[in-house]
Amino acid sequence: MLQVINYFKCLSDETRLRCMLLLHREGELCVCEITHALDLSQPKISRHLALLRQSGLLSDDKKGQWVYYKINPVLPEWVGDFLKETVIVVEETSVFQQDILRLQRMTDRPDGEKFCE
Amino acid sequence: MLQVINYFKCLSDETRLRCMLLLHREGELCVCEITHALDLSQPKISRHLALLRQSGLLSDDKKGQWVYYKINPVLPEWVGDFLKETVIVVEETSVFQQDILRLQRMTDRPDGEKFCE
DNA sequence: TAGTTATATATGGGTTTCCATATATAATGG
DNA sequence: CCATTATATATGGAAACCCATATATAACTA
Repeated sequence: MLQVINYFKCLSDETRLRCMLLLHREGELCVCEITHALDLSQPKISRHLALLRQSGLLSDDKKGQWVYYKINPVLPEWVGDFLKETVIVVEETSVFQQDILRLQRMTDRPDGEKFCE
Repeated sequence: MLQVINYFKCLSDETRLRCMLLLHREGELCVCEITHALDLSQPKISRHLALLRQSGLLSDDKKGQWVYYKINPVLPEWVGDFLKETVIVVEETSVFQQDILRLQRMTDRPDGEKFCE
């Protein structure tokens, strides 16, 4: 019960929900990409990502000077189901669509692939 | 997006989640039944129920001196899906089971049916 | 040095909770 | 019928607490 409540608490903040939905869609993003997509300050993003990581919803992966975040692959199945449901409800909102747009238009995105060889 | 966040916020408080899950299971309960089932103070329950009503998750129905609450029937479908999912995840926790047990063992439960003639 | 990320601190704002009390309805006694 | 009492629910006020944010700075990497 407490676990469920903790997850709901994470998703009930707009910044964190936007991070989760963007990562659910994009798979993996570094902090500066998320900061740019959401158009918010870096410390703010970093703090929320740390919170999501500490509650187990995200996992991080340091690649050079960049830290990449993704949905924690070891999460129980129902969490993914919840996110899928949420995406369906939210994907048409302008907030979410603009996050995606800003990400696509971002120039000089670091290429995570370079570090995966 | 804001609507979704508001619903998550409602469900991210233990007292409110227990109210919602109990009402999802039992259909309709008055304040004193919920207070007894959750073993919490009446003003506390009353405040949380008011909050859930104000956010549209619950609807209330006054029958004599009792006020009966139920899941708002006009909610969008996905909210019910979320609750069903949540019940599946939570129904085996002792907190939830004890709420049900205390409700079943409650003596002198008012009979809502009396007022529906 | 410049770019990326994390963290410490302070602060404002909101939330939860408790206690006391108000309101409304019901039941009882005269 | 009226007055009294009991019960159910809601609410006002205050204290404690939690949370999000901004600013500044540190740590790390290229």
